[in-house]
Amino acid sequence: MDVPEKPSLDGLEAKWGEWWEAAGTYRFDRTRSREEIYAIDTPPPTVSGSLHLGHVESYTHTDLMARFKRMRGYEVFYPIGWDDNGLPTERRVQNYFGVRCDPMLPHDPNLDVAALERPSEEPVAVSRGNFIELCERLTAEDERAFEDLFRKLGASVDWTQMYTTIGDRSRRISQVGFLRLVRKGLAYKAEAPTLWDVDFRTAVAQAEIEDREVDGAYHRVTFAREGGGTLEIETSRPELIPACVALVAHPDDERYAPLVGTTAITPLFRVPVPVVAHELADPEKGTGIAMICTFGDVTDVTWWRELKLPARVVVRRDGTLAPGRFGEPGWESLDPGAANAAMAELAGKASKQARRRITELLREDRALVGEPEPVRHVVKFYEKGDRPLEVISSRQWFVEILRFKQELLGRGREIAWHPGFMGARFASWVEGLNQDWAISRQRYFGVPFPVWYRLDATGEPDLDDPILADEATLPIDPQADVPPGFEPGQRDVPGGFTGDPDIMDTWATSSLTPQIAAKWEEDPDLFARLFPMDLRPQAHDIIRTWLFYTVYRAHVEHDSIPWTNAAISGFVLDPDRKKMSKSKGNVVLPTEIFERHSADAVRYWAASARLGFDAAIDEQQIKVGRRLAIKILNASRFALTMAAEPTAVIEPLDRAMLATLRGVLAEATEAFEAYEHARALAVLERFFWGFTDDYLELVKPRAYSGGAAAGSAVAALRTALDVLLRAFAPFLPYVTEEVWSWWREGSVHRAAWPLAEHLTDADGADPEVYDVAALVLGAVRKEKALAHVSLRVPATLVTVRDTTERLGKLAMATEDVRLAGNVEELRTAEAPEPGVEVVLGTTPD
RNA sequence: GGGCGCUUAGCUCAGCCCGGUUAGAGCGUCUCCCUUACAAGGAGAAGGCCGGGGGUUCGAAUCCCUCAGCGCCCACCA
Repeated sequence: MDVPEKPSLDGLEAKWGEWWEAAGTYRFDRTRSREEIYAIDTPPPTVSGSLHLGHVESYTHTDLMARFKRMRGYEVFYPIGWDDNGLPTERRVQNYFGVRCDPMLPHDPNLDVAALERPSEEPVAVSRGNFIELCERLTAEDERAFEDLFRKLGASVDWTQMYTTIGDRSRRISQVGFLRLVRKGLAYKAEAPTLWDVDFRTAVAQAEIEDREVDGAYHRVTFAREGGGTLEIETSRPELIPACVALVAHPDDERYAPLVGTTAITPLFRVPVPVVAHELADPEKGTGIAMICTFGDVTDVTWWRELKLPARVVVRRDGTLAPGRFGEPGWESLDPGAANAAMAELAGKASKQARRRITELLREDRALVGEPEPVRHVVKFYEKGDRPLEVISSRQWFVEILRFKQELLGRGREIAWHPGFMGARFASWVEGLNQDWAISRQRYFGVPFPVWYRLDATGEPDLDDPILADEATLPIDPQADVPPGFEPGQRDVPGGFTGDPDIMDTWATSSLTPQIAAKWEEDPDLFARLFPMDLRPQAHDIIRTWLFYTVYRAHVEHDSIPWTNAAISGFVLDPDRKKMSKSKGNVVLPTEIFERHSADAVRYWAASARLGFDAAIDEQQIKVGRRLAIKILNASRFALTMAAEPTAVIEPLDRAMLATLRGVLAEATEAFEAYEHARALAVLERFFWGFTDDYLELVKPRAYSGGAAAGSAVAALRTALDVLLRAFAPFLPYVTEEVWSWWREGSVHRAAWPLAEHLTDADGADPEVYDVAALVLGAVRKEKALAHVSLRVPATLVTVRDTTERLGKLAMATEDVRLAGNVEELRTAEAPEPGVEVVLGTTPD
C-alpha cells in the first residue's frame, strides 16, 4: 500500500496516459471471437480546424461506453481516424499558404513552402500535385494537435488502429466500394441538372444543402400572348427570363385553364414558350402562373423533366451569365438581334448584377409592372458555401439511392437508437429523399474515381464506356496512373486515354468507416470479427449524411446494417445557450479548460449530459466534477490509512451500507446497458456523497477505536472503495487509476465491472439501518447548525420517535450514531409520526 | 405546412414509460462551522399553483385530449 500524504490531481493525465500507452491497456486483441468483441465505429473528426468542447462531449460519451463494455468483459475495438480529405482541408490550405490549385500547371518538385507561409496578396497558383502535398503537410500538423487532445481527454482508443480518410487504405476501400457500385449498376454517370456551388465550382449533394433566409424581391413581369393580349408572372429571379422555356399553372386553376396549350412570348428576348399545366404550380403564389427556367430551382428541374421541356441554359459554372445564342437551333426568338443585344447586357455578370440590369431593361421595355417588392425568402445554400446554389447541368457520377427508400427505412428499424426518437429523424430524412446521390466533386484533395476514358480520333472522350481500374491495383490516381493496355505517352492525345478528373464526395469515403477500420477486403478474418459493428456514436447533425450513407453502403454491399446501435449526442452550446461558432468568438478552447480543471472534471461535465440533448458549457458543473475527483482521492486516503486490520464485515451498519451500494450498482449497470450514462453517473454520485458525508462520519469513531468492530468498518470501507473505484472508472479514468494504483495490481480499466451480486458481504443485510442512522445524525447536525454552534458541541439528550420497526433498526447502529453525533444520551420512543428532538449542551472549554 | 423533442426552484436538470408519503438533486443565494481524509472542505436554511385549459381516476408532474411558447429536422425559392 502506497498512499501519498497529500494526494492531488496534478499531473495525473501525463502520468497515466504514458502508463496506459506503455502497458497497452487499450490494445485490441484480435484473436477474440465476434461474440466477445464490442466494436465501435468511431467518428473521424475533421482535422482542418480546431477542436471544441462539442468534440470533447461526444467523444467522452463514446469513451464511457468503450470503458464500460471493456470492464463488462468485452474486447473493445475502439479505433480512431482523422477525416482529412475534402473541402475543409482545401479551404484551410488555400488560406494558410495563400495558394490556389491550377490543375493545368506541371508539378514543381522544388516548391518553396517557407515562402508560401507568408501569403502574398494574390494567391499563388500551384499544380494539383503540389496542392495535394500542401494538404498532406498541413493535415499532418493538425493531426498531431488532435491526437494530443484525445490523449489528454483519456479516450481509451487503440492508437495502433489509426486511419485517415485520405490514407491508402481509405482510398483503396473507397475505390473498391465505388467499383462495386458500378458493377451492381448502382453508380452511373449522367448529364443532369445538379445543385452547384459557383464559388467552389463543384456539384453538391442533397444532404449538404441548408436553407438560409436572404433578402430578395418579387418582380412582376408582363409576357405577351401569341395572337394578342398579355399575362403577368412574378419572379424573384428575372435574370433567368432568357432561360424561360414555359409558363406553368395548376391544371385546376380556372383563371389559366383557357391559356394552357397556347403560346406566350417572353419579354426582351421574344421567345415563344408554351403555357403548360402541372400540379406543383401553386395558385396561391404570385399571380398563380410561374415561369419555368432551366434552371432556377429544383422545382424547375421536376417540371422540365416531367413535361419534357427543352433546355436553354444561361448560367455558367462560375455563376455568371453566358452571352446570347438566340437564333441558333433551340434558341428560337422572334427577334434574335434584340434578344442577343439584351443578353449582351447581362453576359459576364453574376446573378445579383444581372438581376439589377435586367430589371432596368424590363422597366425600359415597359414589361415591369410596378416596382420590385422586397421580400425575405429562403434559398438553398451549400452548407459550407457563401452564395446561393445554382442548378447547373453537368456530367456527374450518381449513386442510386431513391429506389432503396423502403429497404433503408427497414434498416433504420433494425438499429437500436439512443435516444429512441432519433430513429424518427433518420426515417423522415429517408422519406424526404428526392434525388440520387451526386457523388462526384470537381475538386482536388480527395479520393479520385478509379476510371479512365478512351479518346477517339478527334480527342473526344468516350464517356459511356469508362475503363475501370482492376481492384488489385487500387488505390490508383487516374491522373498519374495509366490504364491497362495504354502507355503514359497516350494520355490526353487522340486515340489515347484521359483520367476522370473528379474526386469523390467526402461522404463516399466516410460512409465506409466500418469497412475502413475493419480492413474490409484486406483482412477478411478481422472483418468477420468486427462487422457489423456494435456502436455508431455521432452527433445528430450528420444523421442525413454520415449515418444515412453508412447504412446505405452496408445495405447494398453487405446486405446488412453497419452496426446494431446508434448513439446520438446533442450539441454543446455556449453558456448563453447559443450555438458555438468561431465568428461569434464564443468558442471555448478545450486545452485551457483541461488545464484549469483536469480531464476528469471535464469528462464529468460531459458525462452529465444525456445522449440526444443539447448541453450548455457550464464551468460550475466542471468544478463540481473536479471536487468529486478530489473527494475520491481524499476519501480513498482515509479508507486506506486506517490503522485497524480489516476483518469480516459483521456490524449491521457496515452491512447496511453495502446493501445500499448493491442497489446503486444494480441501477447504474442497468442504466449503462441502456446507454444512459448520465443516469449511471447520477446514482453513483449520489451514493458516493452520502457515503462520505454520512457513512464515513458514522464509522470514523469506531474505525479509530480498534478491535473487531473497527475491523468490520475498515473491511466495509475497502470493499465499498474497491467497488466505487471500478464504477467511477469509465467517468473519471485518471483519478480512479491513481487510487487503484495505491493498493491494487494492474489497471482499474481492465478490472471487472462491479455487479450487485458480487457484494456478498451485503447478503441478507437491511439497507434501512443505514438510512435511519444517517437520518438521526442529520437531525443532530441540523440542530447544531441552526443553533450556530460547532459540531463538536455535545448533544446532551437526543430523543428519536419512530415506529417500533425503525427504532429496532436504529438500535443496531446506536453506538455509531451516538459517537458520530457527539450525543451523550440517545433515547427512543415509539410514535406514529417520526421525529427527532435534540437538546444541546454547551461548548466545551 | 409535416415530423420530433422540450416546458418542473433564480440557473442547469432528475422524476413521467409502469399514477399513490409533505415533488428531488446540483449550482447560485443566505446562515453557520478550521471537525485528526478533505477549507481546492463541511453542516444547514430559504426557494416550486410541475407551461395553460379540459378529461380519466378515490388519487395526476406522471395517463388521455387540447392550446400556447421554445428548439431541432424536413418541405416551402414563382
